Amino acid sequence: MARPPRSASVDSRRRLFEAAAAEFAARGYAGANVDRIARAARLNKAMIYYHFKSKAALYREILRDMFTAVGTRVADVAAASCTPEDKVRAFVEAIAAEAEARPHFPPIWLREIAEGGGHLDAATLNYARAVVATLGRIIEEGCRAGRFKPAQPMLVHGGIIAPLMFFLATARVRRKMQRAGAAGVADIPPKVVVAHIQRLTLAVLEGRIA
Amino acid sequence: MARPPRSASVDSRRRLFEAAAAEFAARGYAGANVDRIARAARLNKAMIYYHFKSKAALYREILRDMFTAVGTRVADVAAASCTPEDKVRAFVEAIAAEAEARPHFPPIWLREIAEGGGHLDAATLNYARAVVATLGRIIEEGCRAGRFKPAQPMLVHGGIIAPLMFFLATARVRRKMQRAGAAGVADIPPKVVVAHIQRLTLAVLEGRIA
DNA sequence: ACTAATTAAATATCTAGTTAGTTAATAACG
DNA sequence: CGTTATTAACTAACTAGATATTTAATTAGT
Repeated sequence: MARPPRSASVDSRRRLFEAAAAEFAARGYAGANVDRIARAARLNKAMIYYHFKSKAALYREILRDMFTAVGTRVADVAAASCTPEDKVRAFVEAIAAEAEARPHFPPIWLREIAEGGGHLDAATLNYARAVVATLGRIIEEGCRAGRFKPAQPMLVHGGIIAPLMFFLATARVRRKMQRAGAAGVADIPPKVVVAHIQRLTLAVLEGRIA
Repeated sequence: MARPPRSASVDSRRRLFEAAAAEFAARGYAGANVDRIARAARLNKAMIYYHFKSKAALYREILRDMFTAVGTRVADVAAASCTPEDKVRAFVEAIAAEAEARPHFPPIWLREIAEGGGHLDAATLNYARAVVATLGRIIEEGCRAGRFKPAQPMLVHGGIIAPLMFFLATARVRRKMQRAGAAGVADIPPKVVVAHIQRLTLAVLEGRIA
């Protein structure tokens, strides 16, 4: 009883997960098609219902993966022993790294924000809240150390994550526009965006933008 | 021939447009339901096909309205006779004003970014590009006046519009969270967000964040 | 009288989820 | 070791419900 899963099955599950992530990112939850997901994973549609319970449960699993990844990663950042400035830089870097590791992350994040997080279950929503709370603690630490001025964690967080997701999500389109000859819509690599947002955020926290 | 439309018809059209905007904002293009749009407008579903040609054409019209509104508004800003600093402030204010006048604007904008602008027709896409180009001209003007340091218009624009749309789109959810007792996720009024982004953008352009 | 505005009902297509059955890996047993 | 029983992994075909769009007929303004 309770045999371990065969390696082929683990692989199938992974393929479904990835095909689904790409489909949800490209078309949104409602626009995503389970037949297309199965075809992309080179499996029968029924396998989606075998490995996951439903389209909704599959989607929730993708969301959970995204938000728990960021949540645990930034928790590590806050627990590290370095200056508050370095923690802020690492906070930005951590979110960027997890998002870059998942091409579906930025589009899905943008859609969930548009929808008011209607697909997020309570546990996943808590992970999202925890990210803001973690940033809040880093800010407090900086304030106690006399390096930061007090700031609304949510305001600071929005200033980080929104432009980050925007630039990551539009990277492909902007490259295409660039090739089509659009000058101002230049191809800005993620590294540049991350560095920009790091400097911006520190300027805000150190009270240098008033 | 070519009688003017009856006023009742103009009103029906407007009601359909607004119901559709709300529906598309809440559920995305694929998730939107024409029956629900018609019901919300207190009209028969066939009226959608009478006033607009299809669900897709109706959606395109909503997008066109959004992007042309912002496009013309920021063009006025750039043409005004005031300091580059004031133009930057007015640029941010203009986008915020047009977005606040249309509750559907932020969610639809976020979804279109997620989708890579797949629903935007060529003309509307040009309006979107024109907005970035306009910001580029304001930056240039500031550089010539010795007040701004050179900066990538796209990078600056993303730093404006992304957090703006994020905060406007999440306003309702954040108010709900606030009432539910979430402390750090405070209710931040649009005015505060706009002022924050104005100061942030000027700090970037004046080279005060390096 | 003419036609813009509107409706109810039909159509045609799509799609999430189910079912009933097949294949193949593996564990247990002789 | 080889055979068989068990069940995980997988498929093809079906079902039931939804949904965009059309059609044909009706109402009401000018």
